[in-house]
Amino acid sequence: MTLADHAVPAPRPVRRADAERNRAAIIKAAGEVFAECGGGVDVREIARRSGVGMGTLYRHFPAKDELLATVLGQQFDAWLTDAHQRAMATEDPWQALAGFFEQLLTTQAGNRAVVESYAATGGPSESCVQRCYSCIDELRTRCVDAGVLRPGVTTDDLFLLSGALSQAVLTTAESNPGQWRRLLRISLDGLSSRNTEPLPERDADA
Amino acid sequence: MTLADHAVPAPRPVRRADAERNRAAIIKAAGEVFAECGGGVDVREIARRSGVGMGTLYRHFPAKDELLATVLGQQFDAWLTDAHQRAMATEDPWQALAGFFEQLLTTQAGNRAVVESYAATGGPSESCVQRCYSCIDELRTRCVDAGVLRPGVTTDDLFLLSGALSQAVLTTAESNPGQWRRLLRISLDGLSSRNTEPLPERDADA
Amino acid sequence: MTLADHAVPAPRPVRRADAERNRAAIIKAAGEVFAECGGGVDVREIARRSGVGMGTLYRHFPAKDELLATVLGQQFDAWLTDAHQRAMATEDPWQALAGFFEQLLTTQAGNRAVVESYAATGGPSESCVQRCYSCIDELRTRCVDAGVLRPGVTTDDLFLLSGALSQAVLTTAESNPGQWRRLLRISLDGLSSRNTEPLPERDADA
Amino acid sequence: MTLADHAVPAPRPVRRADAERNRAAIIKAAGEVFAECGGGVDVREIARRSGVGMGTLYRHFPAKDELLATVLGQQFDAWLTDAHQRAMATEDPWQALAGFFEQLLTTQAGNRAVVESYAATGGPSESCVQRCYSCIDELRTRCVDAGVLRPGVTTDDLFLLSGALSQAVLTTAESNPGQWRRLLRISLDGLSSRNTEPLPERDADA
DNA sequence: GATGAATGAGCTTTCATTCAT
DNA sequence: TATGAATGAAAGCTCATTCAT
Repeated sequence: MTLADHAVPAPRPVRRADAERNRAAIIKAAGEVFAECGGGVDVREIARRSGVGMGTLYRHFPAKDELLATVLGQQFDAWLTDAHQRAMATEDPWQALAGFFEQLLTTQAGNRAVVESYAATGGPSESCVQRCYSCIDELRTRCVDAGVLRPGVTTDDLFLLSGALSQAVLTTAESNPGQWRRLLRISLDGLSSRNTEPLPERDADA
Repeated sequence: MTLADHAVPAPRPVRRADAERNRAAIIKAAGEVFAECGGGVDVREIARRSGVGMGTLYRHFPAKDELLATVLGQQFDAWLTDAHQRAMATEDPWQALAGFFEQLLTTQAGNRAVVESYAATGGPSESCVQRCYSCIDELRTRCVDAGVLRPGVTTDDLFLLSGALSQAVLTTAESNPGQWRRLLRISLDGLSSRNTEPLPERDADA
Repeated sequence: MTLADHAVPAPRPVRRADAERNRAAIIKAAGEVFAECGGGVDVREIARRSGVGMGTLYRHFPAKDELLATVLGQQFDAWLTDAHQRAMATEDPWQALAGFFEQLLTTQAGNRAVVESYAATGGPSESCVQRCYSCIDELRTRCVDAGVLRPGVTTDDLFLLSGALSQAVLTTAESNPGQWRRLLRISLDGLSSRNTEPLPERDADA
Repeated sequence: MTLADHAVPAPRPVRRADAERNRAAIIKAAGEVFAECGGGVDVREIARRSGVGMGTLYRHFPAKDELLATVLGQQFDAWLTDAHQRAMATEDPWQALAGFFEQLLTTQAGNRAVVESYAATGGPSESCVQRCYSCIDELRTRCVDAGVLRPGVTTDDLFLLSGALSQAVLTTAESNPGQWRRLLRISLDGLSSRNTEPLPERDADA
């Protein structure tokens, strides 16, 4: 073990400074570009905005999809962490849930690539979806315990709703940027325990 | 009747049997392909599926966009006509509105290209949107007159909701094809006149 | 022979009326279109202007090149016949030659396809070139006999000159439609017997 | 001088050795191909001959027209610079003018694309035409001052003549490569001050 | 490691020619 | 036989990815 320690003195920090800086620049630029233009943008635009060459970009992310996944995941996780903290800091369960949606739609729904990902793969990535599920589930449980959530509402329902409303945000971003709040209010009202009628079965297809 | 048949010996469908068949085949194939893959598909795929050459396709539709617009418009109009008739035939205003959404989401929301168009241009085309607006407005008015719709809900709200829910349909089409009905129920409940709290102002941005 | 006459009663004039009319319409339209747009035009434009279908066009002319050759040849021959008559009717040999060029440039040089053909194949067709050569040769001989043409000037020279000046007509057709007359005058003056210096050998290449 | 060499250690040709080589190869190949086949050739042929891929070609020249313009302009300018120098180095004004035409027709007139450009746009580009005009004008003025040029001959006339003779060169390039010299001689003789008759007005149209 | 030039398959569109009606 | 719809091989151009420097 001692030998091993000597044999591998500092394998990672060697010249990692620029590499890490580049990687960060790429992720930042890609985040902006994907958010503005969606996943279909030319990779060159990202290289240009991040100030690195194509080779560097592809060294860090061997394929465009990988870059997209990484960036989306990172943005999503950062947001989720923040959103989770805020939600936990909010005492009233209903307010916590409402605030979560509010923040989601304010922050993430303007992101073209994220919204696209809802339709394409259900979300930025499997793990993102999982973490988001956990968070929503926590909020849901609190609401259920407090008796303020409509019976039968599942985490799936809430997650799907977030995607749907995100789409609405994007649709009206330019023509009517505040309209989505009205939809959110309507949805939340439909989610409140005032509504007692059972929801359709989950696998009712016909 | 015999006389009538003689009197109208086919005014102009001369020599167009195969052309019309091809045109129909193109529209049909394009409708399917666009619905499955979105507006980004290779035109060759449409030609292949419709069994015609590229030249035939471009004879009928001089540009891809035109084909897309035509197909979307036609599908949308056909659906809208049907949906409008059904809605008008439904006596209960609320049932008419709910049925309209139900049909929209059953028929149109599985269509990638249509749903894409919501995000990109607000709908398949300006005229489609107008006609849809008129139809929704009619339904809304009936509900308002019957006092079953939440006060302040606009046609814009309902139209935007339809786009958002369409997105949800697409998202869950494979994993959970019936789930959107739950969201629809939630939304409709949020739209009912049971909810009396005013909605946020339309141009509340911050 | 009597039998033969009976066996082939009227093989040609059967339904030849429309066919001939069509053929004439095609040649006329093609003549105009080729003249205006050059040999690169879409065959459809010719079909449209002549009022016949593509099939009819291709029945008469199995390939675009054939149509082009026929039309060019016909136009050229018609013009040449006329020009030849005029030239023959002009007593003064030099005036005959000058008038020939004048008419050529006035009538043929506005024809894009004809001028293109000079560069591409030396002229509309081998036979056209031959006939034109004969005509020019006749004019040249008269001038030589009258002692008004510069010694050593060949028919080739005069033919080539006509192509070169045609190009000039086309070049300035819009910007300066009369300028070519100045070039013609200069060339004719250079061709007059006032100039006695020998011309370079025909196959002097270096 | 040694110091100077050290003082300028290549300001910016960094990392551009191969790119520059490719660019040069493209221009060279395009120059040849355009010259042989005219501006209508398939871009792929140029890529093939220059040994680069389509992408490389389009990286250097974002559109075919741009490539054509660049290549034509470059060829034309290179020739014009050389021709201008030679003309300036020739003491006798008439010899200078004649030599200019001689060189033009020897060097440029075999170039299909250049000759096409005369008919299409009056020359390779506006600036090329301008520079050529200036050069011709200079030669013309010298001849006028020396009293060797026919009165009334304009720069326009000489420029147009150069285009017309270029056409002649192209026409006979294969069948009779030296024939154009005879036309040139005839034209020059028609331009000499021996000819005193006034030329037709410039805008005499009918 | 970083750079950005090079690659080439793939995309939309055109048009000479053929063929079913 | 006339028609014009159908064909499909290019053509111009893009862009994710690789590779020489």
